[in-house]
Amino acid sequence: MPTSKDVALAAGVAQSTVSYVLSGKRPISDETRKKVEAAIEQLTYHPNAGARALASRRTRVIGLVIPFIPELHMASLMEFVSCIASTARQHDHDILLVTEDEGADGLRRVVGQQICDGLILMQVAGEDERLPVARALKVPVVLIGIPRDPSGLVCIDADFELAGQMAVHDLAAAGHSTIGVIAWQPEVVERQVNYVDRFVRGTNQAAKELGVKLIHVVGGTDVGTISRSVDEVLGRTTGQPAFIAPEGIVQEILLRALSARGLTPGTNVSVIGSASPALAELQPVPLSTIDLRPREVSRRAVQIICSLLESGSEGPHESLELVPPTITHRSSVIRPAKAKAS
Amino acid sequence: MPTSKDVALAAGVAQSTVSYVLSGKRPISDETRKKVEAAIEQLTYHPNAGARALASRRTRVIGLVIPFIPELHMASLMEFVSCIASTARQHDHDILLVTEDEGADGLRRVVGQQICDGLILMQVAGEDERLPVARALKVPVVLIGIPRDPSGLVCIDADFELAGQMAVHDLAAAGHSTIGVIAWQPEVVERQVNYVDRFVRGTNQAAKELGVKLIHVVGGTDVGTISRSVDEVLGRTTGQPAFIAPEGIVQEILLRALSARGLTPGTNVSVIGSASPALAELQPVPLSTIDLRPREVSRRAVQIICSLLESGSEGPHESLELVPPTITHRSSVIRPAKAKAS
DNA sequence: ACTCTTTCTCGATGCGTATCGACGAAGCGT
DNA sequence: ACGCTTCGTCGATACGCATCGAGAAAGAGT
Repeated sequence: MPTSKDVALAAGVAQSTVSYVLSGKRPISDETRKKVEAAIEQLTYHPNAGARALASRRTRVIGLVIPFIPELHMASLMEFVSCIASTARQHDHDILLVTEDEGADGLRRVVGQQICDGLILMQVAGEDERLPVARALKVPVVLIGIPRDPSGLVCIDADFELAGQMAVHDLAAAGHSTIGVIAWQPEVVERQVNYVDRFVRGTNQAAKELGVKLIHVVGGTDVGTISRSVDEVLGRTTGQPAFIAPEGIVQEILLRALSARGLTPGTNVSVIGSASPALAELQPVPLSTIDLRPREVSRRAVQIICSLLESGSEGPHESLELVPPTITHRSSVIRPAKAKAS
Repeated sequence: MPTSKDVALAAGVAQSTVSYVLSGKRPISDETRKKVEAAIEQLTYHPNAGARALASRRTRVIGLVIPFIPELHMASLMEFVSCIASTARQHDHDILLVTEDEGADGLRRVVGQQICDGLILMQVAGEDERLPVARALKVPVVLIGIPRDPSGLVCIDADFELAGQMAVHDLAAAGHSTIGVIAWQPEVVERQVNYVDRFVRGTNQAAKELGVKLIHVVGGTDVGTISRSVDEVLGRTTGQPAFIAPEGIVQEILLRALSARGLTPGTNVSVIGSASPALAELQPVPLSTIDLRPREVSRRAVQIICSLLESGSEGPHESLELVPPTITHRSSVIRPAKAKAS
């Protein structure tokens, strides 16, 4: 492996000059720069990350802390991971995977060993054992998800409350006066991820404003539970039934349950789901969905941590950012008779 | 952050002694060791990864190269990632995420910068642009998946050929003389991941041995395609129909299509799928499945690369390891009338 | 011709660790 | 008592880079 000394030798300059060409922290004449760049090219020189970290006290690596909970929807998790990794690269950083096998000690380890300059915590629960550690660490930490007590922490998440409002508004505008809201699967609810509450709060608030009746029923990944939930909503609905299913898997099973009851989205039942656009299009009836924009959340998480790293801020920061969701109308919501005059 | 010098000072020894206590590469008296360990504990000392890498030319980091292809089943990918990360930690290594945004240059970069000691390549296709790079790199590389030309490479994968054989054997033993084999979704087939071929080869071989007729039909993620495939198989089957669906999503849709035709697995149709055990149990009729053991494949991949790293082998190695799948009988295969004498 | 900038480059140093050679202290046999 | 090995520790050095202070060169102003 060539070193910056080799490059310097080949270019006929001092090692420090090579370093300055690379960092741009001192003016370099065009002539010298070109010689150095040519040598770098020719030797396929890559600066040694370890030496760089040692000298600059910066690793340009961000630790990504993921609890692998089998129940949670892995596919969407992967979307976060993928987008975080890409964005990090755009900021010239790499991503180190930190699994939860080690628990909170894992965080202390990677920071203590100075493998990472900062951390992104995914799947943050309401009460999370990682939080005290996150607060105590001397490096920037960004949470994806909002814990019960976000004080002293930098958080970002989708705006679930707004999402709930938007869904109710949309169905109310379509003429529904009763709306079934199917909750997340119990495993999620138990984990105290408070986005469930935030979503529910949003729906309730909108319902109150609009004078709409909400029926909150339990979710799950098994057909039986969802069937019971559906029947409960149907039994208490007068007029056209409407459903909101904010979670991917639950929504999937809901659609099957409706189909089994002869209900077709967009025709005699309205459904707002939360699948990815691709999946929403694939449904027999293209599904109107709320997009919580996981990619945008991921992108912002990386941007925030990178700006914290740039500013070299020592003290603990505190901020809370919510990414507004978007709603996409496809064909699964019953179009109200266009004319008011019937 | 305390350094080994601080520890040495606190313990009243030389810095090098601290280093030897940690590495165990030279004998240390019990008395000294205890003093040093106490100092380490008290200062919560963690050796600096950069300095360590610089001095030892070992980062103890493994690069994990994942192509994020939206079509592929992200959930199962995550299972690999999770298991690889855990196993790596058991070997005292960390995992760096390398996305394919950078293409093959990404591999050169992380190796050139010496961020990683070695690489694991996931989702290796038949012809993969990463292969020439992998062969040229001076660090150990382990592929998960078998490319068309595995020469000069270290590969590991599930034994798809054996899986195909086992599935056919199993259905033949249950009395089926005609079996429908539903392929992977076209996106996978197009990617030339040759496990599709290997699986098919396995089924064909077993069918030939056993005198069973196979009907190979296309797979997909949309109901229409699968419906047509199912109908083709049904039309050409005499006696009880049987299906093999080696891919998770395809299998899911197959089950729906069968149910829509009044066919119930284990009663008037046999199905062997490939879902995770948890998901297989969740089905209305618990699904008999072939488990390709992704966790075992992951585990072995890490073990292999770690042993290559230990041995410090320079030259390019070559090996090919296949993890035998297991078959789990649940209730989705029709039990043949027990007695031979009818 | 002189000093005073400005622009560019060089040499030296330090980051925190692993590792090598060396050295004193024991323990052994003769 | 002598050399000889083994054990346990220390000091010095190198790893590859970033960074600081200094200095050479070139131009600007008097």
